Amino acid sequence: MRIAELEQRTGVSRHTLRYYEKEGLLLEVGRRGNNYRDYSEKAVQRVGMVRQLKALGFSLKEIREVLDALRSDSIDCDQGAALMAEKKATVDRKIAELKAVSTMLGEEQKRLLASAEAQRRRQSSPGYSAAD
Amino acid sequence: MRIAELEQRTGVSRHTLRYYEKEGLLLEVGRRGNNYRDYSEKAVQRVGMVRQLKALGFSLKEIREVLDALRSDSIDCDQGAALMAEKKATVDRKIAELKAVSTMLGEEQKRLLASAEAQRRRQSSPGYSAAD
DNA sequence: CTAAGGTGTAGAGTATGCTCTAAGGTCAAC
DNA sequence: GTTGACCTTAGAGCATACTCTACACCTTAG
Repeated sequence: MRIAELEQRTGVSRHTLRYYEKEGLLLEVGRRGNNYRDYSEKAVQRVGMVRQLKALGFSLKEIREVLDALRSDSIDCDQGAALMAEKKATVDRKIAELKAVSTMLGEEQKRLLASAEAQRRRQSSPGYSAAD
Repeated sequence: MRIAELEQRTGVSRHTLRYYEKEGLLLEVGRRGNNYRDYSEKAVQRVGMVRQLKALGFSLKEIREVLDALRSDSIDCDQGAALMAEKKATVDRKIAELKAVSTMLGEEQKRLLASAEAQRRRQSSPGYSAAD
């Protein structure tokens, strides 16, 4: 497929797609006779993966490292496995931290809801500070 | 405490601390008579929270929104609670996505380890391709 | 053949988040 | 009172990750 289709299917602008390619995030981008880029179906997955990892707080450089290791099939398997383990540890750490944040946000939400409720009770039953 | 101590205790440079304050991430920064900033103990926590959320992929703007709602105690409780719920949903989504990434990385690691093992077996038992 | 629209490269511009420098005020010690 | 370590603001500079523009080539419809 050409760049317009990949843009449309991934929601990532052609400028950004070319940028990702230049930065080594999209390898194996073919070219037609007219020098137009020719993307495979796999490119759609790959772009999606880049965007997802990015949203999770990884830099493009880190994403490239992971994707490179994922591709390096039969070369440097030990090294690739070590990188995977390292990235997995990073991800697992993030998960733990996010869980803590999630819990905190949930508790804060409950507290704020209770406060809002208390405010409404004060307003609807004017027994105190009636002159206010 | 003065800025040097906060810098030392948080590991965040004084430049960045002033930047965070300018961006509204650090409120209630006191001043002494000589115009020096005077930070409370809470500032240490707050800076830590900013850094943690940042590492988890939140922009400073998003972090400010959360921290603002956390402070807004008795005003806009409903609104604050809604924001908390919204951010919690974002966080929970990130957790789910990270879990998927973690699983994928774990599987990839296993696969690479197996490949490395297979390579070693091929090398140590020279039965095939002995002339190579 | 030509006009419209898609594609290419190169490079400028922008937003975010720092990071650093310059020029100057404050303070404690000597 | 001056040295040196600390602090101040204003603003320049930088890395990352886009985002857009200029200009030229390719392709297809009329």
